[in-house]
Amino acid sequence: MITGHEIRKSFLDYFARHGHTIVRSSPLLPANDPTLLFANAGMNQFKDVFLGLEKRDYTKAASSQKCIRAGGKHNDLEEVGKTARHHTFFEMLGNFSFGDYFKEEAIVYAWEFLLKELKLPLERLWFTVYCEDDEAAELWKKVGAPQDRILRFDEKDNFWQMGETGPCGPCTEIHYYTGEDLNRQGPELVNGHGDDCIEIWNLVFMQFNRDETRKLTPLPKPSVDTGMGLERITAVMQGVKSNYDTDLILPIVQYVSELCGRRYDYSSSDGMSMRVIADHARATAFAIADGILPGNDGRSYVLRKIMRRAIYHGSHRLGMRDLFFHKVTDFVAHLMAVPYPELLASRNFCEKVVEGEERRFRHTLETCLPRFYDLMERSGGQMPKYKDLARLYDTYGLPPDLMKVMLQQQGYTFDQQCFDEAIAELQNAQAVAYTAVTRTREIYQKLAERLPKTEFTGYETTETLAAKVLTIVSNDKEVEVLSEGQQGEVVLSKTPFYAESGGQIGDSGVLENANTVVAVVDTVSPVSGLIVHKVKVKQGSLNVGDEVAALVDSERRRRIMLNHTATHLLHAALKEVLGNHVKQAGSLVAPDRLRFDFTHTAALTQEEITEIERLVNEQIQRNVTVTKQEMELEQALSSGAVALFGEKYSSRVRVVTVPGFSKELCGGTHVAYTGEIGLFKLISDSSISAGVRRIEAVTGPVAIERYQQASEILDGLAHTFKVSWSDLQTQIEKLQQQLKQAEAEVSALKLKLAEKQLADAAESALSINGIKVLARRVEQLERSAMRRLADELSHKLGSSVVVLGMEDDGKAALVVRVSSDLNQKIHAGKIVKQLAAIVGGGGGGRPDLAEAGGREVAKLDDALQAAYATVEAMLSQG
RNA sequence: GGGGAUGUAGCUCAGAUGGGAGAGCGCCUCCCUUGCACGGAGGAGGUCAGGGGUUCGAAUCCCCUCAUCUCCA
Repeated sequence: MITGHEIRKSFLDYFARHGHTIVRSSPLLPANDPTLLFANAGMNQFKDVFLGLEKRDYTKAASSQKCIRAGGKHNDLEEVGKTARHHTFFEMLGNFSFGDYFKEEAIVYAWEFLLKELKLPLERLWFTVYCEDDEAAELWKKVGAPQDRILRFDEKDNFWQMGETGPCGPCTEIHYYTGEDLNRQGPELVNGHGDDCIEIWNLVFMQFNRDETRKLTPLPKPSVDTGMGLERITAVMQGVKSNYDTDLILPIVQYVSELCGRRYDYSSSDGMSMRVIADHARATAFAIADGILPGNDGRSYVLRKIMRRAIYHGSHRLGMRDLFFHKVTDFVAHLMAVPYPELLASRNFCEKVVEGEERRFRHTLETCLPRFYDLMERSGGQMPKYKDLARLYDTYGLPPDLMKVMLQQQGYTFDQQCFDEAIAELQNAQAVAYTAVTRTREIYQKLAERLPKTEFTGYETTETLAAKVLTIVSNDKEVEVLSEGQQGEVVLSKTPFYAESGGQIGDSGVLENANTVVAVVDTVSPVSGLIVHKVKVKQGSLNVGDEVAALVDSERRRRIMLNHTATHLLHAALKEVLGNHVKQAGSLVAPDRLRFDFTHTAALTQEEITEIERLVNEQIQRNVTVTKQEMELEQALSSGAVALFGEKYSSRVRVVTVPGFSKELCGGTHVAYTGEIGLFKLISDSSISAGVRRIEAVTGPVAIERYQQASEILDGLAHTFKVSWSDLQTQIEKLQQQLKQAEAEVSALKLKLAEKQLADAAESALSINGIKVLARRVEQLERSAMRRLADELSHKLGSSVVVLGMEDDGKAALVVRVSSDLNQKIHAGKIVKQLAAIVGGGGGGRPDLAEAGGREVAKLDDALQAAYATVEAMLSQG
């Protein structure tokens, strides 16, 4: 039996033999395409090539692409496990022609591969074409397909488009009859319901461009994009009904079955759970290996949902009490290690992340279950309101699946629709977030077709004397001239200005000639190959065709270069100190600082920070030559150069090396010797989201300035405290300790003093109806001390009312204490309210103790005097 | 990016309506016991996440920031 791995290899070998360049799968994180959460088709990485925005040095290619479909337009998450062919993760085999061959070869290749290489029986194959595509129908017939096996379908099934506008065209599909009885197949099964006849390969002929008026115009260079799901074709080749029964997935299912100690039975609900776990473990292992971490936004959130679904099935459906999911993802890493070595490289990190996520999820469940029981209790034997259940899900993350099961156990029926409505209502209340999608501006798409690639001279120099103005853009339109004071965008024939890319920010500087001075405020590259200067004319005017000198602000650029090379050193140092799981997750290289985001699960310790700084500064002091080499992508990768996820590389890449320490693919500008950086200093470490941390650092003059400042501050402190630097910390700690102690002593003494002043309390208290009433003024106490004093007096006097008054911070403060035996008759809060009115304030409290304050200090004695009458009045009322 | 929730002692958390910062576990000292566990007595430990505001008075009410959890795009 041919294995899944062999089928993948056979596909790629076949197309390599026919002149295709084998392109490795792009990471699951789509490069430069914010409209896409995950790579979900083989053509993703070639999108710009199809659109003519990017040129490659080959015109035909083939790949096996890692894909995830979950979230967004293609959402298969809910279906996984229930059906034979839904996956969150799968591999897509595809061959591509970029204006090279078209329909005829595409069809011949497909025919040959399926019949000659894989030796599929013709009597099970069906061919569909777009109803108006006579050409394709004719070609199938020509290669040998029987006339009655070529079927025509309309736009719904056999016409493909990328979006509302843009490239599109007819497609042709090959379907396979999987039934037992050859005589029972028929055209009605193709594109019909059921699994008897399945689509195995889709060939798209990109032939037209659709404009806003929906008009189709033929493309100058028609292209081909095909896709064949590896799991499907493997199921066909291995003669099994379900993709989950192929050797690509079944071993994982069996492993899960072993872990939980239950038998795998395809049609049982346990079986379904095992399939869910197997599929999700594949998606998880691959996603994490590509640097995607579970989190709470975007693709990170989708990954978290996938992981939690799997964990839920394992813990609640299959009864696994221990953390298990990391074992399954680790199993996947080994199963797929040969074609995808990145899985093994990151397996330790992956294990940590998965285990952490499972622990967190189980913890979340533990804390939200009591809330569920609480809700059940409060609804008193009734079915809880859906609104409350929805809140439990929305706020605390209790999975609806679990809710349903628990409600059913108590004999209630859970109505999914009511629940969904309640959720929708909660969410309708939320404002719809506006998500800006950055699209390539149309003007530059057009310019890219017409203009040559801008020659970049900035690696060698910051001054290019004779550059020609190729075009000027103002407000998205091409103009001939930009006059004094106007702003616009300029494309030159060659330029030393670096366009923002890879985190390094764009250069600024001036363009000038005898009559004209133009300030360049920023430099960008809206499409690959084109460098655009954002400018403002300071003097004279700038015309298309002018020759100018392009001068980069070289001091600013120098500082950027220091920071960029330092970023590479930092990246390497992080890997060395923290481990190989460290992956760049974002970077900013500016003249005044550098910022670096990376995957790591914990805050840095002081020792780690010190060690990282030491390593980087050591490389700076070695003053080694930083080399920059152009080479083939494959060669660069196999030499161990670090590539970044989410970056798109062409086949020729630039490798920046600090010998013996760092090697990275990078298009940025770097210093010639590490010594130029001078000094490196980390200035902050913070968390960005779970699993991602952000470091900021400074170099060169900025770092020196920072040390100077620190030194000045320390000198100042050392002078003030009259100790050396090294003793500062202990000295300050000692003083803090002394201060705390002194404060405690002062307040104790104040209290003692006040007690002394009130030593005559017992004698001076008035007796009203047998109750002792004391109203006195005290000085300079804390409010809490005054309370304690009132407490003590109350105990001393027995059955009594104690009122104390004090001036505090320019305001009047009162406290009333009623001994507890009088609580029924006299309410301290009521007394204090009346007294507070006299000093122009308010107050309140409990029956036994109350406090109040007021602004009019002058009336404080009046208020104290009034206390006696107030108590008397209250007693006579009660 | 938006909605919801949480943040109080080393840990787990209580603290209706604004008015004395608490419990259990853990820690330290002592007593009891041959020793340990238990038991008894005493003690240390807090900028109530941070900042601003309202108030005579804020852990508590309002605003902002941060961190964690959660749902959504």
